[in-house]
Amino acid sequence: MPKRVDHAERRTEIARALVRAAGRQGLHAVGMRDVAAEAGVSLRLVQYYFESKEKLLLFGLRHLADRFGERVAARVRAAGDDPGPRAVIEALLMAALPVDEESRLFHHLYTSYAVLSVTDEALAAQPFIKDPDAAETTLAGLLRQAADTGLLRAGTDIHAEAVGLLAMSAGLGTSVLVGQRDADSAKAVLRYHLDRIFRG
Amino acid sequence: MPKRVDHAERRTEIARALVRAAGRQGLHAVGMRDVAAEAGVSLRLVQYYFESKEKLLLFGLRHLADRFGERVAARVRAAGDDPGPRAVIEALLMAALPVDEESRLFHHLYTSYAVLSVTDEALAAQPFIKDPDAAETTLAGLLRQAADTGLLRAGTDIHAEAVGLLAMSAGLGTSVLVGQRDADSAKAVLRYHLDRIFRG
DNA sequence: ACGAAAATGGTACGGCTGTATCATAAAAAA
DNA sequence: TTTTTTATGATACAGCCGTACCATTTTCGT
Repeated sequence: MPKRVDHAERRTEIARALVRAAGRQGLHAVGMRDVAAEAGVSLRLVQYYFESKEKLLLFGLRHLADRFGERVAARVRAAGDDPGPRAVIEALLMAALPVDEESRLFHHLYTSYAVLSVTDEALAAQPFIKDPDAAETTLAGLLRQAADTGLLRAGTDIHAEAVGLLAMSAGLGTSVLVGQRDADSAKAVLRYHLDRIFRG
Repeated sequence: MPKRVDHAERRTEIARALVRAAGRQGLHAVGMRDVAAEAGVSLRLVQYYFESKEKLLLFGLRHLADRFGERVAARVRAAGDDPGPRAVIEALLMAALPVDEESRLFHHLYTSYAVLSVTDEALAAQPFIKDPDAAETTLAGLLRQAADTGLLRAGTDIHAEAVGLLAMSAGLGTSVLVGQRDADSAKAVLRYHLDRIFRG
């Protein structure tokens, strides 16, 4: 039949253009025409691959979440061959901080989506925003593993620590993003709290 | 000369309409006409009191920050006649959580402004977003006071704890806002971490 | 009273938005 | 080669946006 173009790949390409444009102008200010121009295609093509803007936004969010997942996994892998729980946890939490351009972009857009989800029920229904965070389960699992190996201080509430650390990491990330704090200071705070949990 | 209307009060009134409309539709979706309708005045009047939309947004942010400051102060006052540092700190941190409609609104819009400030330098220059948080100084002061009275565990890094607690409170607030977590669970996590810092 | 300044209303303009329509180029299947 | 489906392009439309302009009412200083 037609020119045989890989739809999935093309959609991803357009989603990447959306992310780039949104990083420059802010998600609220990016229109279909901006995405088309950024991707170097015609407006009609963007409409063809995503019937509506809402579909494009939803796909963009999924794309972003996927890329973030890969990023975290890569960081964890890079933490060493057989890293202890502490190193894995540190890699996990640090990966969420906006230290370089890519993570800044991610944090910026993910927060944009979160804000939109407050008033947009289609976005709010997306699992990345709605579900009890998968990161929480992962982190709690790592902490339990550390506790079972006797690495943690006695009396540590694993669930409360997991939730608290994730919230802290997210909050620190936001303050770094808006320029209230620099990345190194945020890292130092996170490390202090890990030192506090793991017995010296 | 003219009808002698209190400008400051009228501007505040319009800013409150902005906040209400933004809470309903999202800050990104609210226009001058929405603000005018919400305030029950003509579009021209909104333009008259704020020459441009940007000025309106800036004033709205200041208004929001002021209201939040008052809210926190009220909560702290309500904490008791001569409350200990622990009670004051708890009131401080809890006040930031989106537990009722007013605090949800505040958290929602403040986050919206934070996102906008990433790509809007006029917003980024606003002290509420740019400055080293005043809350951090306050909280650190309270913690120091507690430490001097021997209420804290030994080896507590006051600065790291202050920064961490604030970031955690903000992060928890966001996850409550987007429906990832309920307010009670967020409160419980915060209390756990206060218990951890204050010696039992 | 009168004029001037302040406050308010009505409305129009240019530009941008997302979407729909019409047309056509490309390529695989027959 | 013809047909048929997919992919792409150009353009138009209705609606909303922030802003500007023109007019008018209101009220205070003189």
